Amino acid sequence: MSQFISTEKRTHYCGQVSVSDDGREVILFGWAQRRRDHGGVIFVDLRDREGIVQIVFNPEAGESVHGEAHKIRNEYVLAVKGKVRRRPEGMDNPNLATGQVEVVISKLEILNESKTPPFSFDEEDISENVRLKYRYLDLRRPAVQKNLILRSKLAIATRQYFNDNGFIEVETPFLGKSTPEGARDYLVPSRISKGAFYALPQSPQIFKQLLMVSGFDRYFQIAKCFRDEDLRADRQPEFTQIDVEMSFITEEDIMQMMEGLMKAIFKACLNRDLPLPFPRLKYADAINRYGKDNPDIRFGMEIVDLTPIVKNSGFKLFAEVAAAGGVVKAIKADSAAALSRKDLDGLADVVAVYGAKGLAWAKVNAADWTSPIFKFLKPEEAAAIGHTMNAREGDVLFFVADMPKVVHDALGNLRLHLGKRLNLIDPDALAFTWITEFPLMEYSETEKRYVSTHHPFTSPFLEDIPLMTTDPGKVRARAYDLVLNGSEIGGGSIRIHRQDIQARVFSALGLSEEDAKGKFGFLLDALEYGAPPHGGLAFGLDRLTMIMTRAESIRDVIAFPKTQKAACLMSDAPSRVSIEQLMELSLKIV
RNA sequence: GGGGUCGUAGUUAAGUUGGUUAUAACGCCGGCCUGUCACGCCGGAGGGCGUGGGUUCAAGUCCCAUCGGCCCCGCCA
Repeated sequence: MSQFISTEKRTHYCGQVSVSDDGREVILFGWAQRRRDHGGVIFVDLRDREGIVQIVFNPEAGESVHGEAHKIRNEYVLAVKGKVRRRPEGMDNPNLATGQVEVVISKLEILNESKTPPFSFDEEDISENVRLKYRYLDLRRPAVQKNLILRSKLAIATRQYFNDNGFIEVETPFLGKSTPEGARDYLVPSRISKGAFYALPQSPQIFKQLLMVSGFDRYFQIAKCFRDEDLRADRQPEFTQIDVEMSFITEEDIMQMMEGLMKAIFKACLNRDLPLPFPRLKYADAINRYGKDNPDIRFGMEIVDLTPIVKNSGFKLFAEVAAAGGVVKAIKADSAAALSRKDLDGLADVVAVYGAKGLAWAKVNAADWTSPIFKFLKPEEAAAIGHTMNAREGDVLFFVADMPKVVHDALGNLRLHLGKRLNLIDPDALAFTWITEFPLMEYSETEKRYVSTHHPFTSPFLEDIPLMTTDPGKVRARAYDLVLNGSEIGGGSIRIHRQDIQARVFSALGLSEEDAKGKFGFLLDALEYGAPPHGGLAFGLDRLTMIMTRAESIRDVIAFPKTQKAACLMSDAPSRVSIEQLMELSLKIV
């Protein structure tokens, strides 16, 4: 065991040494970030999780200390004892939080050596495969540590808030039952029951409802969830939810409680004061105005419906789309004359990925438009469009004509693209919005049936229940999402607490009574034993952390993330297992 | 399942229309240096271009396949 560690205890973190410690003897532990050896005096930047301080080795300290200091290399682990002093006149380093002081070392022990690291710790642009392979070194970098420290604060503030409000934290199982609806399950084979599988939870949804039936009344959990779907910059196969459920409440109670949570979290983590309540937007309005159910309302550029104006247009394409049940909509970029004709034509590629077959644009001049479609429009049409869109000289209009979903996807995403490109987004803004009145279910072309928009336990609006058999797509759900800066950070609903209504929803989803009993029988049973009215919500803790840390990738807020192929480059998971392991589980690779 | 993009010393990158021994910076190693903080100066080592085929007199440069990183569509109740 190290002599040093057994006799000396740390007095300060490196980053905490300050002018007020002038003259004090301190004990520090940390990593050598950089050594500047002048032959005589040697400087080392000593780093720990709280920061960096310069330590100084003078030859006068004696050969044993000074000689040892010569051996120091990058990322050696050091224990030092020394005296803090104000730096000599003119030697302050304004780039360092501790730059007014330094520690003159009298005792040094190299606790461990280090191979030369594969990348330097003050470098920004390291390729991600190298970072992820040496994640434990990547996590030594202050920029990455900062994210995980904020994530920890967020989790602690969450527990604090729910504890203060009478919530009970309950853990639910990881080894559960595979469910038919929703995402693809991660399966875990059972050794004891040959041929049977557990599924890792996509969320603790059913369990938290059962806890309401049990009478816990207010539940929360910071829960790992698993979904075997393809990854994105903001999606990992395992992620964390702040999961909440309450009994004897309405939507209003939940939204108010969650607004309080957001306020508490942002205060604790970023010292930002959120104005409450958050604005609300009905789903249909969000789609019509922003083309998305997770609108970024930090800027305007709302979508305008031009279908009534152009349904008899001289431009045949517009008229034909309108006649075929499609819509023609547009957005307006203010004073976007900076966009060249090449830029404008290039934007067609942006909307093409959403299925739009074209993108018409128009630069508005004093008297006319510069536009490939201007010559096809009747003069009064162009005037009506300009009037409806409040277009002024220098503005640029973008039109998409297609079926509604394509138009909304195309313009919604073009709007975001332009918002970024034209610098319309205030990076400091925190624009929260509740989205309400989602459709209960949507028709799935691939499955040829209605599927739940949220999940099959979401309560419909009572007055819409008659529509369930006649026009299922029109039934509104008592569901709500919370959107922040264009990112869905949470969602939930009032649940069905009556068995008869739950059965009707399963039926509308094409689940036979038998199927429903087989998959969710325990929930249906529970609803028959005095289930209280209840509802809840779950936040994506990772996405929330991303926004708060301004991380561009969800990987930057997860300690050990997976790559896009769902692999861990550090541990090499997933990997093959031995034939013995497979045999024990009665499994065979086909 | 599909589209795009990238892969060259430890790291980050350059590498013309294919053409001698593949560049640079940082890092690394050795030496010198008592106030630096991206310390400085002198010297040195290190890769055959993700992998496998092919075209060619000649391939880091062209073609095919394959592996991997990233972004997106589909998918994600």
